[in-house]
Amino acid sequence: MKNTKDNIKFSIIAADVVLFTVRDNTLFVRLSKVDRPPHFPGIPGIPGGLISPTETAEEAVERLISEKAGIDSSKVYYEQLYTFSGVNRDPRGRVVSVAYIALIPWEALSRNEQTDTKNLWWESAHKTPKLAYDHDSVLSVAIKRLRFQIVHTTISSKLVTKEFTLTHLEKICETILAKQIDKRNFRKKLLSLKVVKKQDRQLRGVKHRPANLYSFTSSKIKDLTVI
Amino acid sequence: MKNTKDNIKFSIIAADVVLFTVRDNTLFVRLSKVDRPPHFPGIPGIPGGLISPTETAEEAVERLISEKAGIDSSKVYYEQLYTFSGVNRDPRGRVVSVAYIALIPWEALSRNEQTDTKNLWWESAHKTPKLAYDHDSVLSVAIKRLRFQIVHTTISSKLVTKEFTLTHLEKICETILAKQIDKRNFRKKLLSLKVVKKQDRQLRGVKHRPANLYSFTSSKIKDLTVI
DNA sequence: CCAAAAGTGTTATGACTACACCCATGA
DNA sequence: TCATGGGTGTAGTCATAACACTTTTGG
Repeated sequence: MKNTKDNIKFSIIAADVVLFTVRDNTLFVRLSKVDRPPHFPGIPGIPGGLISPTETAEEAVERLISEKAGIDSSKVYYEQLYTFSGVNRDPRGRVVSVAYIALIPWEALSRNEQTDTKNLWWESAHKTPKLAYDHDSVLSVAIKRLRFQIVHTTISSKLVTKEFTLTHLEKICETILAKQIDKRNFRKKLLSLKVVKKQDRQLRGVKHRPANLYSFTSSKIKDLTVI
Repeated sequence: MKNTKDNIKFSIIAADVVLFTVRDNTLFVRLSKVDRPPHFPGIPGIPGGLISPTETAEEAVERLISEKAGIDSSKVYYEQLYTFSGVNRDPRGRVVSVAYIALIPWEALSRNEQTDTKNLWWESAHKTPKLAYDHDSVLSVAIKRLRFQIVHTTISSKLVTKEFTLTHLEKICETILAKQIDKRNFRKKLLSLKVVKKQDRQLRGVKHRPANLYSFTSSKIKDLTVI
């Protein structure tokens, strides 16, 4: 890794994971401290790491979600985003990175996973500091793709737990799209498309009318315009 | 490259180019003879090759379109498709491949480029023989993506030359989608979206009413449902 | 009874679909 | 004058967007 571009023989393949969650009407992204002087002294970045020759990119992503993002990967949904191959994206040498978008419901995170530490934390995705490598553009591409997917697929299902209220789901979509959605139209659409179905339970113990719980009818992500 | 998976240290990064064109109501894909015994004796595959450490994936694609597909890359549109990282996709060792979709209008091809040779030819994309590596699935993903893009973007602009008749454009879309499109609705939509505009010239010398020529209003690909 | 969020229906507008005939040209 | 593909309009249906009030609960 000390080689310069001119004498290295191979490119190195890495995977980067843009892991999102939504809480309090804010889209959060998982950051970790990169801290590699001289280029990135104490600079944060998206969790990532090399893909070993014996694992697929997907296997690497699962491993990295756990090893580098500190999150139980079995609860995380992920999909390939884009492969970044800028020659100088890593000043130490040539590293091509296959970036993934990953999603987890805030409610599915353990107490530890929710709690920020010095080296690993949740940052508001629109208030990130300057990130290491080309991670600013990776993040920006990821947010664009997430917005597209929220409108055109049922990917929002990966940001809620098994049962949820429609208001909660709506707030998540509004947060990601940064715009208000009409409550009645939102419900009508999801119900008429039969992507969610009403459950028998309500969310009680709130100091207002209890909301009915819903669940997605399928764990598969469907392509259709949902919003 | 003789190493087995167990003792290689690095993954190798390649780019594969799924280059499409449309002629005679048929979608064609550019194939080349791989011919690497013992695994692929005389087997065809999608043109591709290694990404050098000093070039981006996009630079590699431009080079490979010329070197491996035998087509003048300056006339080709391309965009990233997906990165394939199956551990055994190349039996000789670990090769991760960044696949690209590429498009060129048949009319933009030179005589040589249109003419098939023993090692490089245009094959009907739905009648390909068994391909080398995982290229069958690369091709299948590429066709799916192309169909999506034809419906949702102005990518069809990259399959026609500067001026074209609307019937010609319609046939191209019909070919890719494998379904008939209503002529009047197709025209209305493209004109009302202002993605194409009428030119002053007609296509004369045909033994029927001459068709007006149109051109796309922008060379940028726009996201919107066009069909 | 008050505060807070849940839940629900209608109407107007615009988009999409389906559909058939006349036109301009070359042979 | 015939064959060939070019070119055009309308009406019905469906999806979308805009909009406000009543309900249920806890405190």
